[in-house]
Amino acid sequence: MRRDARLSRMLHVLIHMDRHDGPATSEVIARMLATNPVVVRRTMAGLRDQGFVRSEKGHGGGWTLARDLREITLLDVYRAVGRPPVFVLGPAIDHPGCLVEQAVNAAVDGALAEAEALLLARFGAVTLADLARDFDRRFAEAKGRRPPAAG
Amino acid sequence: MRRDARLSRMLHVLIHMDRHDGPATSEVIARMLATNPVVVRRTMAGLRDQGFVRSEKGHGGGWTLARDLREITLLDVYRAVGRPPVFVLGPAIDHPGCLVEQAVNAAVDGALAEAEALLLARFGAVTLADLARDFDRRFAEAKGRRPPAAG
DNA sequence: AGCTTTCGTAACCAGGGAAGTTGCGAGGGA
DNA sequence: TCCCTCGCAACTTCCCTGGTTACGAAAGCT
Repeated sequence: MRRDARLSRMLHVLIHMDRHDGPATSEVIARMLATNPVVVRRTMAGLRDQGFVRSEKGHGGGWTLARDLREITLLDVYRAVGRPPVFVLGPAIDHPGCLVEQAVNAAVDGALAEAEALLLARFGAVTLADLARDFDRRFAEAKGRRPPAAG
Repeated sequence: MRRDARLSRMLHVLIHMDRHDGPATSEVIARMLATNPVVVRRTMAGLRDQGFVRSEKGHGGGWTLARDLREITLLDVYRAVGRPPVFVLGPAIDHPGCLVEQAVNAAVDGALAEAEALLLARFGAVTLADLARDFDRRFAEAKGRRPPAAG
């Protein structure tokens, strides 16, 4: 299995929801993500708590977008899914008092912090509307070459 | 369990080796890393294959530095330990044909690639000699305030 | 030669996290 | 009342790093 795909999956779902009228049930979303409804509810709970989506029970219920895609950045979604750890790489904490270890960790941590800052800045600069536009471009291109592709 | 600490651990070891006369056995290195000799041999195998250290068997054997610390960057060590994955975050591969998924993955992958490029550039710009210098500074500082600290 | 040291490596176990699965409860519409 | 749908806890599965055990090979010492 790949690593943490919650951010990507939620981005995927939110864009689909924007292009879909009426609520989407966890069952329908699960099929989009090739998984099952419980994983969907678990992962989307954070988005609901942060006010990006709403959920309704009972007949005709399901998930609906609560905000315009232009108002949601990748960073917002990253935070809403719980700010999961970004890196596999990490410092060693074998002998916290060892000054060599401290010097090494300072260098590694510094580089990781810079990379994380850049990553989150990029995430903050892109809205879901931007992704949706990119999707439209890809769709138009695919249509120009072949019969309609699945969305 | 903590994250992948192989890079940090190897940096730690290499600097200690530079400050240590004669070969260091896996047993001694294992104590530096609060682990055991098998993990040390496993992790250092890549460094040996890349020519950064040498290993000798038998009495008086062990590990020795094969290059000056000024000739080894953090990037070299990162590569020598097998270029382990940098990120926990990753794209979703649920429906590879879905153009929404493709647009999402392009954005996420792009940001990750930029962050990784920055990280590796930083790693490439720092030599182990730089870290050793930072250690010396920390050591001098600690000595100025307190009785000698463990190295 | 025989013993000891030390590395080399395979094989297995442990722990942690994301994802998948099962089961049951709560709430809302038909 | 019945069914649909979310909410959530608990358990399982899978992968990865790290730890452990076991055995073999090479090199020095006596």
